[in-house]
Amino acid sequence: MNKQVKIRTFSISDLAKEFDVTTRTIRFYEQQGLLNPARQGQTRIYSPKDRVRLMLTLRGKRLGFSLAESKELFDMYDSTTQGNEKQLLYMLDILSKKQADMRQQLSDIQRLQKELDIAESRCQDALVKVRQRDKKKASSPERKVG
Amino acid sequence: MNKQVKIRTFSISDLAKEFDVTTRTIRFYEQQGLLNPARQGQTRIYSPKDRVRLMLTLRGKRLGFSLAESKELFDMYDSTTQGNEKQLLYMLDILSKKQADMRQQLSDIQRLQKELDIAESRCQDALVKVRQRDKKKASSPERKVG
DNA sequence: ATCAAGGTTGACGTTTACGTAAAGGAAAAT
DNA sequence: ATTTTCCTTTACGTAAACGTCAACCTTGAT
Repeated sequence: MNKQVKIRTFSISDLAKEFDVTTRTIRFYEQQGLLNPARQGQTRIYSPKDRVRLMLTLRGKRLGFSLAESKELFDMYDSTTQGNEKQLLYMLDILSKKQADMRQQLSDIQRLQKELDIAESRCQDALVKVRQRDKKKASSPERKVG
Repeated sequence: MNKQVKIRTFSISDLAKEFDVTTRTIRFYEQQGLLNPARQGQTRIYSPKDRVRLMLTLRGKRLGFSLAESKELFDMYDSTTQGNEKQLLYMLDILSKKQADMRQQLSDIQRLQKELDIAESRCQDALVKVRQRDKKKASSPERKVG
């Protein structure tokens, strides 16, 4: 009994549109070993798994991961099932480093958010003042020579 | 009455060491308009303000800001005090966009942290299994011919 | 006096992550 | 049939962010 689950597939431009990247980008990621779409003749057919990888790659980018780093994580994750002790220890090491990175970024972001808030209210204040000044000007305008 | 507060200064290599960047990097940032050290003859003298800017620039980098973006924020912040309405509105716009970015990154990070945790436990499990297997092997080793 | 340590300005090299253009196949619409 | 519309590969171009010399001051230590 073969479970014949039909799996959705995506064209390259499907994914390009969904994630707002160019097809060039997607092909480049493949060239760098981040994606492995099937082929139908020449054209690439992307599975949900490919789609997830693309998603993760892009999120990684937003968090400052290089493509090489993302690839490394993917590869290691894939090999986790059959990994030997050394591999696993290495992976754990990487993971803890990444977690440290993320903690750092978290605190960076929180600080920056506060600062942006402060900058925003300061800016709002300045705006109000500018407008009050302009109002005054309007109610007592300069006399024109006439 | 001149308040003569003596302000600490830093050499380029002081800062390079403190923030673990090369002097080349620091000079480059100056060239890009992010820093404005005083000069003593030829050599650069960095004030605490310069130091803070460097710090902010580096934090910005960790958060995926380009140098140009950081510079833009610095410049605008500096000009906030005397900014006109247009400038201020523009700045507010930028700020709200940055805040949106940061919210996105925050959620990215939180997800990734969860995933890293999961990957870590999975990895730990795999490690335990590998070690148990190796233990078994050791207690009933293969017979050697001989 | 000279020598090592740190500073300076070019100027060219390098990596990453794509952009862009050329040249063409295959299929769907007109 | 031919014109779009997608897709393909190949290949050169590019912007950002430095790295890496080279060639040269200056200044305190020996």
